Amino acid sequence: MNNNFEDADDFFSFLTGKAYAALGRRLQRNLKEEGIHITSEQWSLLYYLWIEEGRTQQELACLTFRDKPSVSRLINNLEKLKLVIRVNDKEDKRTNLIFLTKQGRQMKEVCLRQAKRTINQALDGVTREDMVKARSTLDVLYSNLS
Amino acid sequence: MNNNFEDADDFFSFLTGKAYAALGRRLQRNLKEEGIHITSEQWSLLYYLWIEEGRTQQELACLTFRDKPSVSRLINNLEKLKLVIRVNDKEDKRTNLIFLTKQGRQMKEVCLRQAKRTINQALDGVTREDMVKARSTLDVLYSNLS
DNA sequence: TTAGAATAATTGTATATACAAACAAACCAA
DNA sequence: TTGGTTTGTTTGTATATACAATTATTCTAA
Repeated sequence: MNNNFEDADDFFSFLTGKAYAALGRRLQRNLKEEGIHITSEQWSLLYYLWIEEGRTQQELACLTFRDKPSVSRLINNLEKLKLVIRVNDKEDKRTNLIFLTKQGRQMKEVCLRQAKRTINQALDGVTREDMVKARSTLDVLYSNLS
Repeated sequence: MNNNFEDADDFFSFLTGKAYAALGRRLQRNLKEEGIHITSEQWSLLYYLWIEEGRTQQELACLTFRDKPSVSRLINNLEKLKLVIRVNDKEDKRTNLIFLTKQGRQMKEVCLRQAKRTINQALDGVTREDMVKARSTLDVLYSNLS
């Protein structure tokens, strides 16, 4: 059931990633203002750990739609920053379970507040209804492609 | 005039960049199927050159919302691929004007067709009206942040 | 006319990412 | 039980990116 509409050209801006780049940079800037020096990519991985710790790298890759090497290296850097630790699973030694450190856990509140602020800045002037529509369209887009 | 809505949490998925990553990967895959081996980032820069050649790196940076070093290096790689050339501006020697090579120009049609296909795949099942709304919401988002 | 400011691009450095290949542990079927 | 397969992670390599600093050219104001 493809729309197959002819003027897809109008939507090429979706492909340029400008909106996403702008969001990521603003998030990083907002975090920096609060003295938090992490990238927006690190934020997005931490986000899922703030919801629930002890996930495998595999799960995190799936949740963030990154490949496994990318997640592995993101976690290397988050470990360097002392925000997470790898704990080798006793049950299955192939697996690492990723936990937040105390410091990583403490950042949660400020980081989520700044994320909320970023969204508010980005969607200033957009009606609640349009936000919900945009979100659901992006959800469909994502599920069509993944 | 900020909405300042409280449940911005619902929109954190905007921040993870998953939708954009999915789009970029699918575009790259669709191009590969046609024997075209460029990245989605290279596509987005070429896109503006297909519309009009002879732009400066500055202009391209602005159009693609990248910083100048990023564009400089993207163009390095596009030059290696023999898809574009830098022409030093006679009027202002600080400036490079970027032109497509014959090969770069020839790719236009196939690349735009695959971009259209990618959009169609991504937005399969989305009504025309919702697409237009999503696009305009993303436009507002971008203009709020840039 | 010339020194300082502004502008266009590049280089240095660090992070993020994909794809492919390698590795180690666990599973499973003959 | 053991050899082949699957699964979770890491390593190799190349591209993309941001931010800061640098270089080269042009502009501008005294």
